[in-house]
Amino acid sequence: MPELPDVEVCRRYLTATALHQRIAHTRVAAPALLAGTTPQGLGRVLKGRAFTDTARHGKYLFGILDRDHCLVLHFGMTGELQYFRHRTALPAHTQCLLRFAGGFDLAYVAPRKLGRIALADSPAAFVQDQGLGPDALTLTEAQFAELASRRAQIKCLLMDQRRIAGIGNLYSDEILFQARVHPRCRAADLDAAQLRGLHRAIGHVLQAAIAAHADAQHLPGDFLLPQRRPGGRCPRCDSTLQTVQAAGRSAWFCPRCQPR
DNA sequence: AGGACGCCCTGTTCGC
DNA sequence: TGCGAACAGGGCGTCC
Repeated sequence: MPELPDVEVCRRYLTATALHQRIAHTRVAAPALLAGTTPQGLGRVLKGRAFTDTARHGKYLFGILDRDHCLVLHFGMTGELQYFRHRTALPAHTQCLLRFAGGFDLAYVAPRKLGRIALADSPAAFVQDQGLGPDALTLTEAQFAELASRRAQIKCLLMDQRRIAGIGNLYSDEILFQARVHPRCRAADLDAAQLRGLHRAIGHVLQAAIAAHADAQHLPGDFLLPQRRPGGRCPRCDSTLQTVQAAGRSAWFCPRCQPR
């Protein structure tokens, strides 16, 4: 579930808590989550250093150590960071723990172990290496129009991290709802007004979600997400929401506001 | 190229 | 009541 807004909230949390603190120890409970490194390798790079800055690209969070080293965190669909001190028991499903010299702990918590922990030279190097598309919040209208010349279903395109980084299943539904576009429309079939609307919806939806601290309860009243469940109603026309499969995921939409 | 599918993983929910 | 199946979904790999 962590998509761009959730990861941005997480980045701000990391900035507010762990910046400039020397890392004294690292512990990895789930080595399978490490990509391209080992518990020992992670320790070698992190120990004695401190996060000097943070960054985010799409759904990836970076803890920057210095010019040539950064920690890369991905949260899969259930993951978060928890910062605390002197807790008798670690949070359940703590997969990786950083202990700072000051005595505070930072826990990477991921119940479903679908996340990923890696090391990279820099955020830019990682993005390049992974072939990630531009971050959804910096995507220009021209870039989006270029992408949308494809035949792919629009929902699949929005979620394709190699094209646009940061949008997942939930927020793609919201973006399509706000732009009044059916999830299975072919991107290439959309007209200029629809493309413009979609591009604006990407920015509007993601910014609103960040402002709401990625909490569905605090989203604007005309958002679909709080209603995204069986029996949910369209916040605009009160129609019962429907689902359809796209990219192997369930897309929720309003059959009246988002005609095919 | 695009899409369908399976896999990873586990907490929750549903059906028998 | 209790158990197992199905489901949720981000990302990756495979196949058509």
